Amino acid sequence: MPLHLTNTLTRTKEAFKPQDPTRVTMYLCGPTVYDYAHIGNARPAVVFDVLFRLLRRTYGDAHVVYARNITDVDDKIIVAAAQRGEPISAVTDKFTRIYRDDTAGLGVLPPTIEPLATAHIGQMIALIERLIEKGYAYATPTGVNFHVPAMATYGKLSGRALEDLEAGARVEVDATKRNPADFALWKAAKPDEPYWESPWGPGRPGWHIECSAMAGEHLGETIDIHAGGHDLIFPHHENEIAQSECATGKPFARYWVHNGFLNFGDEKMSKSLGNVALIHELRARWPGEVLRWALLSAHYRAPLEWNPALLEQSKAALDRLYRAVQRVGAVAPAGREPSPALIEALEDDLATPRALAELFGLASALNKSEDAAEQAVLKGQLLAGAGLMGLLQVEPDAWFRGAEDEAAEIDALVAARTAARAAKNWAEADRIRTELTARGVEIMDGAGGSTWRRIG
RNA sequence: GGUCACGUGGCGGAGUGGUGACGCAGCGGACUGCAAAUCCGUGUACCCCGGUUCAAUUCCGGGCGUGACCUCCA
Repeated sequence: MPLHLTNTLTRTKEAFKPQDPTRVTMYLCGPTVYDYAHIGNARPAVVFDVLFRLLRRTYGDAHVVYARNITDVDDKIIVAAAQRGEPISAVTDKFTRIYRDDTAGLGVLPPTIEPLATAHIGQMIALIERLIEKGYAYATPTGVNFHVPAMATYGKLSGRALEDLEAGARVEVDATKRNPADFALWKAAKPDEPYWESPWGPGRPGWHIECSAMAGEHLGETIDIHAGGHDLIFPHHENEIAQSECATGKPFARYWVHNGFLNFGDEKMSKSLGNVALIHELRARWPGEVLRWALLSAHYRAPLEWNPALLEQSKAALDRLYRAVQRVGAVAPAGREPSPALIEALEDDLATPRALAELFGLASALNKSEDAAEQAVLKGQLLAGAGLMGLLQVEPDAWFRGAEDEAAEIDALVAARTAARAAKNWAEADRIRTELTARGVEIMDGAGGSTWRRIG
């Protein structure tokens, strides 16, 4: 079965066919770099990284162009810079660096292109000029607005009718708008605000225009896949469609895919409650793969319950897989192809939970197998399948041993215990085991000697 | 008020018009000096009420609950 994706545009699962298999294009709305990213921000980066990997496997690494932008001009950035008393670039540089580090720590491949909004102001201005020429936008004293009623099909992505928008429009009286649903393409600069020169005076771009400009610049007028969080469906993605399609007269994106949110139980995650789960804080406590596993443990469109037990369980799940691989450490994996069942699961709208279940199936079979040839095949499928999902990326020994200097000390204790056991000094052997347990180390006695792993 | 999701066992989470995925936790057994790991076995789960059907957790209708969006929040 070829790759199928649930397309928000049609609300159905569709077979994916790129316009050009030698240049498959994908765009993800990236972060606004004004603060540390939280784990909710990581979900789209991770799930669409799996999609990126899957596309590369199908069409070849060189034939997939994946753009994930950095929004480095925005009202929130301006506020954050003012609060810190730092230049805007200091804030955006810092948090861009942190974002890249955080996502890399979660096993996310760098996108093909990572365009900066501030590097595409010229393209945005050109796009706005085209929209004005064609009668879809108008200049005002405070900038330039897109005139929503000028586009007959506005609302097709989110399923909203213009009348509903007008009726439900939140207060925010804006006399410069001809229609309450109109949105800003360009904002005139107020005193002390950063600005770029434009035909409409100094100002900065509106939120939506950057994605239209950058996607158009790097991926073409019609892109294959556009991804993002489902909160962006309206207004952001709806407005991207409006800007791009009215300017070019062509479809903007052929497949729209949106990820669901993380739930945090009763407590809502909010800065005021101080329970924001920041990626860089979680990474200090957990291996990146544990966080990645947790994010992939639910289907990307479904809500995912994020709680401490989820991380414990994710760690235990990875331990089980690493143990299975470790057991057959001497066996060279045969083949580099994931099992058909895993591919089938991922190609069925990125059914990562089913793919993870397949990894468990392979691990179980591997644990049971006593045939070296069979073990080699299973190990190859397990590593290849996990690799396609960005998992099992380290050596099992490294996974279980942790920091090397402390590991040497533990090795010594394990050796002492082995000696005690050889002498049938069970009291001493158990004492050492208790000590190791207290340090978060678990001992596993086997025919070939004792191995250990961290359980903390 | 409008639009859209979702509600599965102690937990996370698949899936299906009729044999209870998968993992964690629990229980019993094998193995072990004892354990751990591993293996084997083990669970009257599908929000409520109607309807369709020989049969519904799965389809339809209603209700309840949770969440997202309704101008800049993944």
